[in-house]
Amino acid sequence: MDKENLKQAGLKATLPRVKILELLESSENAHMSAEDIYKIFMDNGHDIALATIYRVLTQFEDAGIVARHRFEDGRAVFELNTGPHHDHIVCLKCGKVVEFVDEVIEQRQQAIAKEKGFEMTCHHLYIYGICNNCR
Amino acid sequence: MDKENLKQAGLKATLPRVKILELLESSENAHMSAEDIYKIFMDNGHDIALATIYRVLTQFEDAGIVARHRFEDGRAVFELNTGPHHDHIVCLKCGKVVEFVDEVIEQRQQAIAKEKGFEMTCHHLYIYGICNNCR
DNA sequence: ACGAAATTTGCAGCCATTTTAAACTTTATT
DNA sequence: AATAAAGTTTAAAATGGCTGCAAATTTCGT
Repeated sequence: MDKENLKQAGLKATLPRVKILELLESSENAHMSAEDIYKIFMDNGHDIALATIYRVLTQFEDAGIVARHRFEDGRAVFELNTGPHHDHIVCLKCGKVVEFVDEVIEQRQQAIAKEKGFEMTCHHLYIYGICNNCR
Repeated sequence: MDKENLKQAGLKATLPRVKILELLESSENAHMSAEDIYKIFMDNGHDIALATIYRVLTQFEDAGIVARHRFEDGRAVFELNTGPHHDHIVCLKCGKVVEFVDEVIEQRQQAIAKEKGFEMTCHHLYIYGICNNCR
């Protein structure tokens, strides 16, 4: 149950937090911006302030519940952190996003970071292209 | 000479454009935001409007002279387009940027795109971590 | 050097996001 | 169930990065 998940993350189970979590969970492969979420709530008659959505999403990110991505135009997009890390391949025409993980790449990244004297915290890999629908 | 490079790109050799190009060429760690460039000019007594810097950088990007990167904080950073493609490893403490290319990763990306039905246009890989100076 | 065409400027405006201080919920405690 | 303390939400204003605009200026072919 969502309320429990929130408490476990050290967050009070408030209405906005529960609603946002529910929405993210109900939309499977959802990469949504704060604005997207706001609009959906508006359309459904839920009155939740945009500022709240931003703050809650940041809290969720800190708690590891969601991941924040930044696409080329600078907009931030959020996604539920289900399962382990993965990367993204994005269609430049229609915006379709497909996720993937590649162990070879993962390992090479670790090796490169070490080689350059860095302790790797995280990484983002975006492949951009044209999907077979748009071609 | 810079003026020639600009003309070749279909851009008039105006003072702001020449100055910005010179700065990018002369600076060691050439990953600069528009704001960075603006401040450097201010300190050196060159009066170039911030709006101009943004516009010129975008023109340079369109002309293939510079590459635009977007780091985690949402800031856009520009770099002279010398040589072939490469990826970036960024220190989360001091902002230091190291470039690298890894053939294994390059090839895996191509393979993954194909596998998912995409025709790959480009990609961005950013590794984030803490560099050995900051540790 | 001249004038058309392109460019820069200063400023207002825009968008996504964050901050603020006051009003309101949640939760632990009675 | 009522209470109070702590944590949250809210609306509105502020911020930061960036873009659009009209007027002033600069570039460049002649």
